[in-house]
Amino acid sequence: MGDPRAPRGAGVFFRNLVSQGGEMSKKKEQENGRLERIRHSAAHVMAQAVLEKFPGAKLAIGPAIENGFYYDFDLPRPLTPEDLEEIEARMREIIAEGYDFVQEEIDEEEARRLFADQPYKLELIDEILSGGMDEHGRPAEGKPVLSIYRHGPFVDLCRGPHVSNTKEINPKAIKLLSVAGAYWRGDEHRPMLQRIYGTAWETPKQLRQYLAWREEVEKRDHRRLIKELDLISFHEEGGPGLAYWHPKGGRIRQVIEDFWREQHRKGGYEIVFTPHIGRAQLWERSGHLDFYRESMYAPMDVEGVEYFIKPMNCPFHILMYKTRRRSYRELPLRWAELGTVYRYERSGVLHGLLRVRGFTQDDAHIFCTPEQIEDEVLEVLRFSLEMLRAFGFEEFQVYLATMPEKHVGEPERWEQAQNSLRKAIEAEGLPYEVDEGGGAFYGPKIDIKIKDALGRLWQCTTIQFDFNLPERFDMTYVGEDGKEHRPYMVHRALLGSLERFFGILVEHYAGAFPVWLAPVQAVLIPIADRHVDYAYSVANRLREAGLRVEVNDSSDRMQAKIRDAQMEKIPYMLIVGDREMEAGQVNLRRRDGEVPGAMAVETFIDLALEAVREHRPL
RNA sequence: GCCCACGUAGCUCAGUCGGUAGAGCACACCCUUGGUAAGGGUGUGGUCAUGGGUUCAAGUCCCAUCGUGGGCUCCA
Repeated sequence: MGDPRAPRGAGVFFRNLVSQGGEMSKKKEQENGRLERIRHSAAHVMAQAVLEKFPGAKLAIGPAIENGFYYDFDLPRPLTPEDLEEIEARMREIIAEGYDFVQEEIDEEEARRLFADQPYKLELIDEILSGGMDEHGRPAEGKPVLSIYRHGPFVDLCRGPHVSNTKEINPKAIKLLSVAGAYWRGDEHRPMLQRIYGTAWETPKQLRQYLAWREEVEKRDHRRLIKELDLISFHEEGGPGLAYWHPKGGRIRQVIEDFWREQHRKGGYEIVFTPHIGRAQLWERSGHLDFYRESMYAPMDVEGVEYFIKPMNCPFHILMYKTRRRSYRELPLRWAELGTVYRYERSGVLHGLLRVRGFTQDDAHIFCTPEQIEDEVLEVLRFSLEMLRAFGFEEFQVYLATMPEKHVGEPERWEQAQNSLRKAIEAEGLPYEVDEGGGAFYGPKIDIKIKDALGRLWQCTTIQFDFNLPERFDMTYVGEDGKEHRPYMVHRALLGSLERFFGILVEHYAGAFPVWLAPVQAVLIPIADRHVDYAYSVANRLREAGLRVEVNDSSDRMQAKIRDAQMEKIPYMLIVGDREMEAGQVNLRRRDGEVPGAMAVETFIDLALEAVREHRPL
């Protein structure tokens, strides 16, 4: 099945300033166009500054992007942070010099003369003239036009648009952020260029907000939090991209898995378990050795027979399907598995929990008849949303990907599958985009992205039809007519992978998990040693009520214990001293600083269990 | 995999010009027994990622490897 994990960087969107999560107003849209012009213009100004500093610099491309801009350069030496400061300072001067941006359309000869010492520009000119690509490598429309923009001494091959004068760029609302390597044309066989990223806004306040947002992103970085909160570790000695779940991370995972299993039971799924390795011939038949081998680990030899570690669970589920003749009467079959798979990822792409080499998919396969498709798809979509909402995600963006040119399976089946997907999305009233021809070759799919607390989008859920595997494995069921038919097969993962979803959860909650997920839900804080026994007796009652509890019986002062609990982001702190012991109470302080105060132990238990039941933060 | 940067105590980091390793937190022990975000003292803890090289001398300079980070790329 498809990779349920989002492409790198898909989560990084800064929406709070521009759209506030709502629909974009006309005014905002105009502002957006203006921002884009500012950013694109800032890229040109930066290129001028770089060219002045490195007269031999070769320019590649420099577009506006979300939140800013970049420009790629071929330079004689690597850039340093000091270079960036210098370039940024020079940019401010250029802006102050107040150059007009002037567009010109020029002919080929002039273009070639103008950019004679700019090989990348010449290559772009070739491409534009051949009608293939525009300057961003996208297919161009209409007849090729060579357009340049000048401002002051600087000229660039560019379609625009730009602001009319450099002074429209607010010098206090720009900042250069980083240098990174980037291949020319994104092609690893072509030269590696240096890319400077910058950000640009209309006002200094917007810039400050954006930088503050980036700081917040950094503060919530799951790679830091999983370490600080003692949840998960990675080990050089154990190999990169392989997560180790510590006891506290394990508790959360267990809650997630238990909840997941219970939901699936209620949703009419069966839970299955399959092996971690399978014979080469299985992967040959499934097609993985032909199409997915570069993501699979090298085979191991078992008594002269090749075995592979599974990168996916589907072939195993199909083998189970085929253990006997299936009747239409037993369909749909909904088989779910928390299946741990291993995929080779190039070392450079590994990223905390968001991109790993071994992970557990919350996978399921649905086998059904054509008549059942619509209901099944609708049900899967509902089920997905219910699951995601349970974890505190409220906003979704849905993508429907349809039949690509190269595909397997009859168009009628594709048609039916796509219609069922579309109907389901519409029935749920979700905003969605259609990616025409963007489906996998084996079937159309829906991807759902969730929006986190910082407005970033993450892809977790994927629901994919598969017209390929049922054919390859010759899967059938006996219909009402006594004849054999090909079942529909749907792959789906809701959370995607537990590792990745966990990473997203950590960032979404900034490590302060809602009570039902918190590894420690309450900590007893005895004020003095004479309260420790009482604290333990209360802790036992809480444990019996099903709560995850600890007692901080160290000789620290109460204040220090509270601080420790705050740092651990424990939802409830229960202080017990003379007064509480006397009255058989606990004195509640919540993680958010609220102090509801003294209450009977039973009262606290009720309160906590209610928060657990309702998945409340506190 | 590629470009660049980084790797010093469990964690966060300092370490000057190459001259024989330091802080805070954590941990252990002792004192302290307190009322809503850090009480005090003492102590343990380092093959400076690994392996080579240069040098009288390497945490420091050079090379390689491993890992991490920012990106690129790929993503059935």
